[in-house]
Amino acid sequence: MQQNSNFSRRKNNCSSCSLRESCLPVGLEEDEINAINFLINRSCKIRRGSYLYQAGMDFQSLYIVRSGFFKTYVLHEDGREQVTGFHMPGEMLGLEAISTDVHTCHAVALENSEICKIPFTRLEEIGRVIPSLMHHFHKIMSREIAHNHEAIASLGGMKARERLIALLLNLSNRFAKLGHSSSNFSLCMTREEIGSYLGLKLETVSRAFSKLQNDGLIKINSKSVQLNNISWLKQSKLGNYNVAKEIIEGTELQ
Amino acid sequence: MQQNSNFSRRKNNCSSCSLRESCLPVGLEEDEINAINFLINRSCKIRRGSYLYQAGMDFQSLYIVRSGFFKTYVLHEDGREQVTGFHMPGEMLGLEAISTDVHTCHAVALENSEICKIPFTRLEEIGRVIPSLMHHFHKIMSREIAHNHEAIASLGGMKARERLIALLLNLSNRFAKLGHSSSNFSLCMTREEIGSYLGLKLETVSRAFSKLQNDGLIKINSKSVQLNNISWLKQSKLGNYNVAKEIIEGTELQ
DNA sequence: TCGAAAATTTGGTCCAGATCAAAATAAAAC
DNA sequence: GTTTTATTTTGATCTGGACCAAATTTTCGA
Repeated sequence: MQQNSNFSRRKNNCSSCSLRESCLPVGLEEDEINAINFLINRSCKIRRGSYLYQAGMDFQSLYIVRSGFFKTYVLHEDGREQVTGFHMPGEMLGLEAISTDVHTCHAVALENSEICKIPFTRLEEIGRVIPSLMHHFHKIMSREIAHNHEAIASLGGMKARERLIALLLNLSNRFAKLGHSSSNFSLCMTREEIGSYLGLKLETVSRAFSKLQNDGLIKINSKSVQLNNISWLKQSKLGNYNVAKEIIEGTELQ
Repeated sequence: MQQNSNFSRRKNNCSSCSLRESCLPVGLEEDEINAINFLINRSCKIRRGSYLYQAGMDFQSLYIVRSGFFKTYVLHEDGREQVTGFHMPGEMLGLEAISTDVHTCHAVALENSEICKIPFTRLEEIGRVIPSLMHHFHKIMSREIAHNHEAIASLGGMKARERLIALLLNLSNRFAKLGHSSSNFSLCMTREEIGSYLGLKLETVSRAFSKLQNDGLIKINSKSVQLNNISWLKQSKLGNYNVAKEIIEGTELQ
């Protein structure tokens, strides 16, 4: 079988693949580990700016981001791009395509990235013999749904400033989970992409950043952001701006 | 076993349950049919206004709407209600809770409804021996994700009028799939709930309805809607209002 | 069936964010 | 390193939809 040869050749080339490393329950048998290695040991590099998949393409595989950063987007009927998500290492892409066997959005690397490819049919097969793997997959899909609900709530109920703060806090959490700093990170998307995701124009995003910086809540230098105090930000997001301001003025920033 | 007695007692009381009826691949063995009956033969009635589940409750089961109509919503930190979806017969509720084993949103019946309860652990067990059932479940979750992407795109990139048209067309499709009229149906949510879902205030929703009616695209009578011509609506949603208007004025409406 | 409460419509005012414009930076190509 | 191109910032104006208010209609409980 062609897959068997792949398996032996690529046995160890996907060591940071998070499906195995950080998400699976421990206590698996060696056979099971081998099966999972077989499943996920197909990694490849995607250069900044290239597509992992495009809307309309046949669905075969899911992907886990190993390193780098992706955005997904759909096109409005008039051709405008609508960003539907940003995706960091450890996160899964392609889930929306299972229902129709066709991808319904575009996935582009925002920086040079690596992904693990997971043939979906095989995931279902192996999941049948490793229930904890299947259950884990269900959690991943569910998390995606929960996360979408948050995005809908953000778009539907918040003002520009609040949406931007919500995004910053969300990214901060996700970086923290990867073991990176939760207060200093680099945005690898443009203001326009942020705006598209948040339902705002790029000028509004830029102004909101400037305002947050003037208020002493963040520091921005083009792509790099520093969150001065995450709990102030949370306060400020609640519209409880005066509280945040008092705290700020009462303490560090003169 | 208590479930076995349930099973025999309720053998045939879930005949319209769509997981079995309209969604499963045909060609199952009798054993498999029995297993699925066992899985889904737990129906119950939910009165208009009562909760199917609430945020914070432990997750045990998924639910399929058999009849009626539900909304799901989350609460913003300040207590405002943010509607995250409307749910019609055949659709599944509770998917967002798998990831944390806790429900993260509230589900309320908007009219007297019936649901099938599906214990999730059992779904995973039976899915292991009936792969087509499991695959079907994956498609359902995936469809939910794809649908959320649409909602995000609608909120992020459309104006009030377009969002409302998008919702009407979406409901129209879903009613059609249930075998109901795609052009005449009854909204069982309030303007405020529509507004919350679409990121608009109720007054804006009301004005948008009035405007669409004046333009001859729809007819509304409090809760009941009639779509005069679905392709005009689609045109009009594309911002191509003049085309729609020309068509309208050139034909039926004087 | 009637009266109270809830939902909807419609009118007016105001403001957050869109849009238009132009300068200032940063990134990419040569 | 220099030019070119893309991105970001900032300013000025305009507008869609929020917000406030009141009249009207619908729904529902007694």
